[in-house]
Amino acid sequence: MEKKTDTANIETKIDLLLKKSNLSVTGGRRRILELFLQHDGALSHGDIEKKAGEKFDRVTIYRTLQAFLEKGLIHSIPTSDNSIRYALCKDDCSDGHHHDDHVHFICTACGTTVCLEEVTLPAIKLPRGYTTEQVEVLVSGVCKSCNH
Amino acid sequence: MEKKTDTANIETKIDLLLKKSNLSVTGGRRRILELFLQHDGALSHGDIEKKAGEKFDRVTIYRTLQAFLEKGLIHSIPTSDNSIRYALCKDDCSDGHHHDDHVHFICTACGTTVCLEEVTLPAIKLPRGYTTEQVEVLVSGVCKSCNH
DNA sequence: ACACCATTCGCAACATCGTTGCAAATAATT
DNA sequence: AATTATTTGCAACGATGTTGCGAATGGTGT
Ligand SMILES: [Mn+2]
Ligand SMILES: [Mn+2]
Ligand SMILES: [Zn+2]
Ligand SMILES: [Zn+2]
Repeated sequence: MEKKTDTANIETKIDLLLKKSNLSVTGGRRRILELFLQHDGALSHGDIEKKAGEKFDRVTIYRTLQAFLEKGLIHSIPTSDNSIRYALCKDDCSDGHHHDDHVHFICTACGTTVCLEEVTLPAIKLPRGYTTEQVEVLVSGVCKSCNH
Repeated sequence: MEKKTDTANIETKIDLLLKKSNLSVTGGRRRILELFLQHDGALSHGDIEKKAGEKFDRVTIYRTLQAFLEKGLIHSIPTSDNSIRYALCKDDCSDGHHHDDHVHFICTACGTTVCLEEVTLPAIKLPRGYTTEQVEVLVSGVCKSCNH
């Protein structure tokens, strides 16, 4: 009676995401993508290294993050402390072309970094002669849960 | 005939700045502060290491930047590429308490980072529950000189 | 000008982070 | 199942940043 669910290859959301991005599905990629899906905050390379119970080589994590970035699965968030964080992209991010028009927030209490998708970027009017390509807004403060 | 200018100890702007910040004036600090004064773009640790003709130890540069930061002589600018840049503060920045309410710009062509003092920070309205402490705005694009 | 003390400097040693080349392992394709 | 393309782990390396400590130097008072 388990034949159907068995053979029908329960393609999890994760596998689908990977295939949709033209990435061959491997153990490491599955696990790292899983971490991003079950954690709504952003993750650094170090975070992943710790949270991934099963040990993957550091290099594999670097390369996986690189691959995810290039395929538009994740985007990077610059921080003041010289440690890049990564967060899942919304569905409409494809191959390097991102639509991350939102603000990033870093909690000074718990340290978590989140994407505030509902806060859109302000228009920045630059002096004559400058051309805008991209705007990054980084707000630090105390997050919802740390404020009780 | 050089007695006067000689003994009168030509206290350069640099020495005054250092003393005003309660920093003893040394060769390294003079040179690094000089670099900041004659370069209007922001400088990274690496930039300073290269530009300072006379060779200072890496550690000295780290410690000098740290001291300048603490005394409010410079402020740091986070970048996407994991390399912190530093820029001179305006005069009203004292001991850790900064008034850097301006936007930072990184040129994708020449790589220079500048403070756009004339562009003030936008107000960012966060969702309920979040408290704002600091806002960083980082704009990338093409700078004035690279646009002809 | 000199001596004293506090601060800073240079060096060595170390830790962390990130990159590259290559051979073995694994995934996709036929 | 065999072939091919991709990914992985390992080792080695470079870059970056930190710390401890003795030597050098700056500030200060005589
Ligand atoms: Mn985001
Ligand atoms: Mn600035
Ligand atoms: Zn928090
Ligand atoms: Zn430029």
